[in-house]
Amino acid sequence: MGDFESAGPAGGNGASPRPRLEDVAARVGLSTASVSLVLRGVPGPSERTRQRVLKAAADLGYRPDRTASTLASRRSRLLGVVIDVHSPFHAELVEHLHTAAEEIGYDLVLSTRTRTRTESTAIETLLAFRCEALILLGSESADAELAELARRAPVISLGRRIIKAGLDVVRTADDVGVGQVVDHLVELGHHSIVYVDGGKGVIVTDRRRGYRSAMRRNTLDAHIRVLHGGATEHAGELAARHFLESGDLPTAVVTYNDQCAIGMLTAFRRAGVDVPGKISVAGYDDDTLSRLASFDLTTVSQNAEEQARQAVTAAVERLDHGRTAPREIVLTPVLIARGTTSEPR
Amino acid sequence: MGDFESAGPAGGNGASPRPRLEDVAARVGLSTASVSLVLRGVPGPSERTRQRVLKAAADLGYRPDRTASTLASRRSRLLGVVIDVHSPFHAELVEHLHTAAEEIGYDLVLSTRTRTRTESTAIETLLAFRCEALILLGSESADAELAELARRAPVISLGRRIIKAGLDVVRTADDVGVGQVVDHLVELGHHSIVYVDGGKGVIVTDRRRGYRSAMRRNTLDAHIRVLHGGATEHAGELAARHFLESGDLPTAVVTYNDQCAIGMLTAFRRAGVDVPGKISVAGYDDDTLSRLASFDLTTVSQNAEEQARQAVTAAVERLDHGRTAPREIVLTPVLIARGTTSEPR
DNA sequence: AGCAGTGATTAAAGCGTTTTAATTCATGGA
DNA sequence: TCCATGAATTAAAACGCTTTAATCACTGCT
Repeated sequence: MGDFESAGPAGGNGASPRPRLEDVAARVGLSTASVSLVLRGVPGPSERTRQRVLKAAADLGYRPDRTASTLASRRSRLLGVVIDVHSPFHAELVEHLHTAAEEIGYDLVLSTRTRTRTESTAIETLLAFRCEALILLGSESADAELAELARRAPVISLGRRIIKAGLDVVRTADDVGVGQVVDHLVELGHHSIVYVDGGKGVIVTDRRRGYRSAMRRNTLDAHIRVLHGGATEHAGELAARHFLESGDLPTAVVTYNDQCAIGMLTAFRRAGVDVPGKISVAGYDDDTLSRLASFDLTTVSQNAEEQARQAVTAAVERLDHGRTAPREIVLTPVLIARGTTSEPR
Repeated sequence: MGDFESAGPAGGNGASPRPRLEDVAARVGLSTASVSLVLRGVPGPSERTRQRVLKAAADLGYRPDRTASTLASRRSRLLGVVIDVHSPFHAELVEHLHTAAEEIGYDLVLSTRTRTRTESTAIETLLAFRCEALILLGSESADAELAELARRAPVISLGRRIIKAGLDVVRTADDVGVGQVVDHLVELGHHSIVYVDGGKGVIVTDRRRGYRSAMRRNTLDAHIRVLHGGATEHAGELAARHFLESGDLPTAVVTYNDQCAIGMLTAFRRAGVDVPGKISVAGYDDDTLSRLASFDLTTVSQNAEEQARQAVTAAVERLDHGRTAPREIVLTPVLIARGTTSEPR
């Protein structure tokens, strides 16, 4: 009493309580069991019953309460997704995850990691909601943590390679993707192709390795050159400035990702260096950004839709078909040649 | 039998079932009631009991099941948020909503509207989860629909003005914001300032009106000129092309939003028109995009953090303090002068 | 007439919490 | 000694569904 917290959820205005299964049942003079059967489309009830129930439910504006049904059925039909809310690529993935999940009767709960909210906080939230499987986009957790998590629930790591952790992985072959970019540049006639690195991490390593082996494959071993970079526009700017100040411009630069590439692009243009006339620049990810007319960046697409679909499929295989052996699905990325690459000067 | 759907959620590997309240209770030889009390921090249990329960819960790795507790308490402590997954501005808002909600013990459920998923689908999902209040970011629903919804649950419209619908509104004064941009340009010495419109909608109207009245306020009535535009880069490009082809360039352009401004910027630059040397361009929203060095766009910030905080506060007032009268919170946006505006040529 | 078989329906027992009302057990004052 | 007082604890009833096992009403067969 005298307690601020006592009002309780007020509903809108004079909201009548939302109808329950029992209300629908009473309206047609049946048991809640029958109504439940009809509403879930389970075979059994007669056609006549079915029609009457459906009508009554519609009349009452009945909406099943997922909370109760989750509790009763021990199935939430919920997939938990952890995203980085700032990533445009994740946004795209979420959209596709949504449609894929919906098609097979699952729903998504999104949980974001931010500066103030770690990945494991996000995960705990999802588990508290009884998500049946977790899809982690570009997870940053330690291998051991993930392995531990995979013991509690099916986990699908999307975009991030990880082995021996008992979880599923859906990703594109990053090394192959970077290789395609290198090949593309070589075909155009480039030899002096520098790679601007992305910092540290699994994905970063894969892409760098892709550059190295592609250069060797093209017998350009002597030209291999990796520059320290990063995953942001700022890192790209710094890298560009480095080139400009050293006066030692290669004919082409391949960057860790689009954001870095865009940073370089901006710096080059501002310095009056023509791209792609004087130097070709390529990124990675096919961000929405890179598609902008103002950048028109050559890049590599990760095929978000297919990855999303595979992730959902992997989850469903475990949940509904009893698969327990981990699976790794590696898709081939595709080169998107746009306007920032051309023949060397 | 012989049924594909029969496996049930498999858990990870040899997952032991997650501990329940009862398991904790059994471990300390108390009732579930006491344990529940302790775990929720409700006063009553003795200090000794409290300690023992806490320890047992920790030992067992107990995590309360939100589903069950929601059902039992009739309180989900969940705020539903509808976003457009593609909007960078919404992403920013979500981050702030998260922290604001967390501070007062609420959680967020995100639901996105996409091409294939309407706003009302998103809303139904949220209600099925028993969200206690809904926060709609840049809602696109009809007034009547929103009014109807507000009868079912507290609704906060963020960014979108709407009156007489019995719901709360948190927004910035769009007309004032655009007015600030116009004033800024006038101060720089511009007279010929054109506005590129955003299509149709409440926000669109407000901004256009802001332009008109600011022009009048600066006794530039004769220069008022509104061009048909849109909310996308493409629309901006078209508008720019229109100016270029007609040869009738104003000295400054104010656009509906950043995306449109960036489209124009790109088109101008490509055509060799110097910005801001030859023409000044300003946007609206302070998108992440606009902050990019390559654009460095003069724009208007909507103060995402403050808006998020206000929205959560509004929800809590209704849920926990029993407020029922609708409230409108209008914040003043702030001009961010960057590099795309300067003195007229 | 009696019975197995079939299809439609339902009673009742959960699911894992919260919450209310009741119970237990000291304590201290009369 | 007795009883009111209060603190600590708990039994049991929700919450709104699903699910299992049982019941019921027919049908057609012997």
